[in-house]
Amino acid sequence: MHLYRTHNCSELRLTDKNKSVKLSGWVHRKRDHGNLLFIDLRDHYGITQVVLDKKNKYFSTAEKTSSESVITVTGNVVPRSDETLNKKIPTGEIEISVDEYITESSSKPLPLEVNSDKDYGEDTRLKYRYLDLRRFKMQKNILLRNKVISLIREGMNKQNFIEIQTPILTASSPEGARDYLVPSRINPGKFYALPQAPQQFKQLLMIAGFDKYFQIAPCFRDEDSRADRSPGEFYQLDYEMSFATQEDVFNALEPVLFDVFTKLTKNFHISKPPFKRISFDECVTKYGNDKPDLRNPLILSNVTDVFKNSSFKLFADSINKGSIVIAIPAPDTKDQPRTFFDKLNSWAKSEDQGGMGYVQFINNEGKGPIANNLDKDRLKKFLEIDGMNGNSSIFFLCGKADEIMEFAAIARMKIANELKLIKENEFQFCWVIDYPMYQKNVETNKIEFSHNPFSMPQGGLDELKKKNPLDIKAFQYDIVCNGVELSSGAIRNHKPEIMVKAFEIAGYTKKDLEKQFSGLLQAFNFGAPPHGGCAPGIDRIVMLVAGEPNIREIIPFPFNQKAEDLMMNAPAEVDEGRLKELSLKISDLKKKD
RNA sequence: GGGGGUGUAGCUCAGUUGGUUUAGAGCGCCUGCCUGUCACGCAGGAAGUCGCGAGUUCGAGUCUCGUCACUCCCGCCA
Repeated sequence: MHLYRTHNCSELRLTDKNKSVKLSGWVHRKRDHGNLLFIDLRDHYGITQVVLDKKNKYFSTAEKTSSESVITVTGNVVPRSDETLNKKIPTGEIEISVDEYITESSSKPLPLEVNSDKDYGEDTRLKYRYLDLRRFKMQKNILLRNKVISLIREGMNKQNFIEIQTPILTASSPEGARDYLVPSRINPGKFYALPQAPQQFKQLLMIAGFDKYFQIAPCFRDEDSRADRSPGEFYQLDYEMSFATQEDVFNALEPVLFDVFTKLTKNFHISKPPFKRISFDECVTKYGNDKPDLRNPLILSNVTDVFKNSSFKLFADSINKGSIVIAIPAPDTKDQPRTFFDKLNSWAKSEDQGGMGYVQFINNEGKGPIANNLDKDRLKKFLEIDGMNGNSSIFFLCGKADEIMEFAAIARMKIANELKLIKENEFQFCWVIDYPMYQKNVETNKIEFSHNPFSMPQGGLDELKKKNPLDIKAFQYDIVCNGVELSSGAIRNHKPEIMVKAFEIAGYTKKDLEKQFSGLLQAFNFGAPPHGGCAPGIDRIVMLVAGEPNIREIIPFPFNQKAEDLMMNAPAEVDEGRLKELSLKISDLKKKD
């Protein structure tokens, strides 16, 4: 017989009766009847009930075994009587009658209970992550993560993408997030950086002729955390393709995502490839931002003209000063009480907005303070808006164009939530395409890249030379699911002369470019294939599939909000000797305590 | 760096307008009883700097100020 087990704790059935078996696992729960003792023995696979009575020579040892101790038991598979079946677990038809009982490792009282789904503070959970991970929910989430990753690998391999590892110690990238730096011992005073993404390497792999690359790539960024952003590190499905159009890049990813979401969720409606393509401009106009939740049927419209020179002075005056008015329809609200509208208005005020006006239509008749100040022809215009009917309402937000859209996006979700219009059990994917190549920095008034500087501008060198930079689009795109931005990608700029011009517009000289991106730039001079790719975030995909609102629930060992590992004690101070070896000196340390 | 929320037993939380003696409950832990439970049951017990510091008050877990921790958000994330 095997030293530890002949079966796992989810395997045994009635058909195994009378077999002599050996099981190992954790003491999940004990039910001590004084002269009869039940132990739920748990391993990764499930639970099997173990039973001993007073006559058993291991009885008192077993009675004293604490929760979460690891034991090995040998015994017979005994069928349970009809009254004692447990239909909740797959092994509930049998139990193990103990012949031998070995304590492999005993457990002290626990800082968090493994056998419950009780909520614990995150610092406790992270400090004792190995206990937290033993719990059912975390086992499930990590298992799901594994399935997401293996389905992705399968999907990419099937399309002949080649998985290639790129360096973890690399050069600091001048743009983008802060990167983590690693001092070099051999080159005093110099630093490596951990990659924010393998961006340049994947482009170099295309130039190296590998045609189609992918990687489950770790990415390191020194940013502050959010519920959907774990500080420190995260993973991307990084992929890149040679001789590919934007459509080719989309076609490669869509079936993989569809497969992952279809296989790993139950009773969800998932948008089928090809996913909807929405231009950046259209997206902002209709949804207020570039990460629309398409489960929400409400669409924004600009009704500035309707209020212009109207007798609703508040808006009319504001419009004369350069504001715009955005309308959000609220369908089928004829029975909504006054408080419904008041509540939303005061919500808008609590969000530091002027307020949220409205017109309520009941049998085509406009009601409310704004309706009283608008003539019939103007009111009629509202009924012509997409999604409106004679018993709908319409909300208004008035403000400066570059400020109000952001809030309109939030208000659109708020109204839809209030009216319960967001369909649960749906995953709605879309590509947002045609991003602007450049944007104006509001503070400095300078033209800068709006996304990846290596994206190919649409129209090539010609348009770069002729067009107003702010009107130039890039072959740059994002994929969005239910309002969550999964990634961005682009068809890359593989022509040095276009690149020089593109950087010149953003205020970089050829010399800057050569200095900061010498390796990549030089590579483009030795025959570079046109190429493009994308890099959806694995953690966010797992979050969506798992239905978890917090990204730390699907990462085995995440940092806390202060980017600390409470279990491993990282980051930590190091010996003076180590610092010296690295030619480092700590100065200006902020005082604590 | 800034804003909101939270902080009471090992854990999750209750604690009224500032006033009932010794600040409670459930889980966990300890002791005893219990041979068919499966979140076993029953009886008992230990366990508290009410985050910390100051203030107001006859009186503070409760009010005020400061501070720290946790959490969510803004900034940041080409």
